[in-house]
Amino acid sequence: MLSLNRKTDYALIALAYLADRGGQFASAREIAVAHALPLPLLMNILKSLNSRGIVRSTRGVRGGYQLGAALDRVSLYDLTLALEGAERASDRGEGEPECCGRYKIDASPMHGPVHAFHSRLRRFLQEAKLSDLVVPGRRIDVPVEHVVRRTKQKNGVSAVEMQVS
Amino acid sequence: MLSLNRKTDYALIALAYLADRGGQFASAREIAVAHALPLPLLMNILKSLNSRGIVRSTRGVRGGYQLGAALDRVSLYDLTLALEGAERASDRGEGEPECCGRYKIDASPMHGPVHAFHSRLRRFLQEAKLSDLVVPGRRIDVPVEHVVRRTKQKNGVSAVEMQVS
DNA sequence: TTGATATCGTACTAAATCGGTCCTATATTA
DNA sequence: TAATATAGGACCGATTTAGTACGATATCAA
Repeated sequence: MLSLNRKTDYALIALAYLADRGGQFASAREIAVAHALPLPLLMNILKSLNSRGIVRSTRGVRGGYQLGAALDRVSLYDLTLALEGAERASDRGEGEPECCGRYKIDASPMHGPVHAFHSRLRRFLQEAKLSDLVVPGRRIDVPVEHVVRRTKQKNGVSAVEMQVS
Repeated sequence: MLSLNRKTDYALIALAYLADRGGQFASAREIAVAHALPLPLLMNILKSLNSRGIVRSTRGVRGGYQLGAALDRVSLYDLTLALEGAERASDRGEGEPECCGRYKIDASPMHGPVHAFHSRLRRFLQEAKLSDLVVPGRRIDVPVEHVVRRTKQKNGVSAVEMQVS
C-alpha cells in the first residue's frame, strides 16, 4: 500500500543526524556507523532521498549528504513517496496520489470507506512534517570507540572526528 | 510494520456492507458476491474480525455476520490489530502497542524521530473510528443478475434476496 | 434425521515485497 | 594518482501477502 517500513525509520534516523549536523556534510558511512545501520542499504535510502531533493549530495573525498530542504517543508508523505519502489510508483497513474494500488476498488458507493480511509491516511502523512518529529539540537550518540577527536566549532556546536574503518 | 494492506480494505468494505444491513445477518458469500471479493480470503478476514468482537457470527443455514460493536467504538487501529498475522502480534510483547517490531531501534535519543513517528501514526489510527469512514444508509450495489427478489422491510429499508449459486 | 448451508480452525502455497548486498561508473580532493 | 564518496544499477534470500483448501462443527429446514 504505502511505504511505512524499515526504510522509513532509517531515513528518519539519517535525517535527524543531518539536522543535527547543522548543514555540514555527513557521509553515509558516518551515519551508518553512528547508528549501526547496514551501510549499503542506508546508501540506497540516501540516494532515493537525494533524487527527491530531501537531501543534497556531494561526491568525493570530503563529500556526503546534507539536508536539501527545510524540515518543515518535507512531510512524511514526501518521505514515503521518495522511498517507495519503482513498481509501487507505477501503480498509480503518474502524479495521481496514492489510491487503491493495482487492485481495482471501483467507484461504487460501497467502496467509499476505502477511499475515505486512504485519503485520511494520506492527509495525515502530508500534514506530518519532519520538523514535528526531528527535534534539532539533540546530541548525536557516536559510539565512543570510534571517536578520534572532539572539536569545538565556532557556533558552539561540538563536532566529532570518527574512525570509520 | 502494521497491517495497512488489502485485507484492511476488504474489511472496510465488509463492515460497510454489514452496517448497511442494519443488524441483519449477511453471509460471507453474500458479501463476496456483492463486491467481487475472493470468498475464502474474505472468510478469513471475517473470522479475524469475529475473534476480536468487531463482528458477531452465527453459524448454520440462516447464519452469517452482523456488526459486533457500534461503529464509533471501533478504530482503524482495532482493525489493524485484528487483521495482523500471529507472527506480527508476537513482535511486540503482548499488549504492548505497536512499536519498532523485531528490529531494535534502541532507546538512544537519536531514535526519537522514529518513536515519534510510530506513536503519531498509532494515535491517528486510534482516533479514526469506523463511523467516520463508513456512512450508513448507503445503497448496496448488488449485481442485478443475482437479485432474486426485492422486499420492503417494515423499517423502510429495502432488502434483496440474492442467488449466490 | 438428514442434507444444505454456514462458520471455525488450521494448514498450505504462489507471488510479491522487503531487507540487504554487490558491482561498476563517476566525481572530488588530498 | 590514490583514496574516498556518491550514482545507478542488478541481484538475492527471506519474509509477508494474498489467496486457497480442508476437515470439523453448528444451525436450520425439509
